[in-house]
Amino acid sequence: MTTATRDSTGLSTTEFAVLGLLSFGPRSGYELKKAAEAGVGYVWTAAKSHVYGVLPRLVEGGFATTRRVTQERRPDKQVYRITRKGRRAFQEWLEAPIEERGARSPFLLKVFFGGLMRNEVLAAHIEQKRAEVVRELEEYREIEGRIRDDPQSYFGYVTLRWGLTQARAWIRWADEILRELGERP
Amino acid sequence: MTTATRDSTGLSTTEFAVLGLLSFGPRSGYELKKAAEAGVGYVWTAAKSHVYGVLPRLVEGGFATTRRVTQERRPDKQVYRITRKGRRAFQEWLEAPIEERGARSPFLLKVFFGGLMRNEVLAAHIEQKRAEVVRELEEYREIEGRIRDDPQSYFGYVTLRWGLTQARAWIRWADEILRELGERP
DNA sequence: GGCGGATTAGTCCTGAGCGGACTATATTGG
DNA sequence: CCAATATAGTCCGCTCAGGACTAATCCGCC
Repeated sequence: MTTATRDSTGLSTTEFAVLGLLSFGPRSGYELKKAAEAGVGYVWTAAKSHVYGVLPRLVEGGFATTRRVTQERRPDKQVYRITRKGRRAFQEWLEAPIEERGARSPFLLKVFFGGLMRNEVLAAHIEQKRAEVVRELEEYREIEGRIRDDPQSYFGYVTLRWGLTQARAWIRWADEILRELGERP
Repeated sequence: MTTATRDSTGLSTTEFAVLGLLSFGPRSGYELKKAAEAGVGYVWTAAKSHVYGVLPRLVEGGFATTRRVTQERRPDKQVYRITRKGRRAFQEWLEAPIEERGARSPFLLKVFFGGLMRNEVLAAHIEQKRAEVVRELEEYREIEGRIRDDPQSYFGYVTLRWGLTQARAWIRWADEILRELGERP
């Protein structure tokens, strides 16, 4: 079993995410960041500094090429294009078995230590979380309306439906626990 | 808005997780790691090297004290005890508003790029994931049987029920998508 | 009785990844 | 007209992950 973050090709998950976006066409670091925010960012996030750090490494490894594009009304930009080697590596990664990483939720961490805080504080945290999830759910439903019948977005829609299912599960859980906390002394 | 990882007291979430465990009694690095695996680790993980790195910093900041315990039949150990300042900081953190971090699921990342792989490969990934979640679900149900009527474990049980709800939602999602992929050309 | 593997306890190193500060110019909104 | 936002990117310091390594003792099994 290799690392959770590094593959046999020696690339990290973030590098593959970037390659995946580049497979739709050449992009600059800035454009990649924007594109991520609008789509894949819902399931894989990376800091701006991180994607800028990753790009030169992809070029070094022969997974992408780059050229400077001079612009007149905007700052110049460095545009990256995926290579055949890059596509091959991405393809292999897609088919490789998946290793998920451990859960890390500050929210659930606080719930776990719920016995060390007043009941009302915990309830407030859960209500807050519930409200956030409700907002998320609305956002997802809005996106759903826009992409549900667009065959181009089918796989985005599949991940979106994961979000919808999870959000509804969150709300059910929150309601159940809030009711229970309300009945407690 | 301060950092997502660092609080106003200057501590990271992992440091608070450690403080939380220390609030149940003095522990060595090794014991903390073990304790985490059996409980809080389901919602917050940290590498061994990380908890060993965090402990001296807690002492430096006055959140914990430490003393060497010499043992005869085992290697000596360094035991850490939470201080009043540590408890206060932990308490404050518990009550502070929560910032969740961005989602990072290699699995969903692959699903997002599902259009770039053969249908059967994607289906295999989802089946694999489903099987893992079913195993998790069984594990959770087993734990549930052990702690459901123990009032000491109430808040652990609350987080466990989150796991149960999410696992069931995962399975529903997987079944729905697998059916759909099966009907596709 | 002895061997191998797990357990106890910890150190150290490399690299991934995060968030924020900073620079600079150009466009847009009030 | 001025402030805010958008475009495009660099850099720093920190958190965090994983694996390699040491070293002794305990346990199971043949």
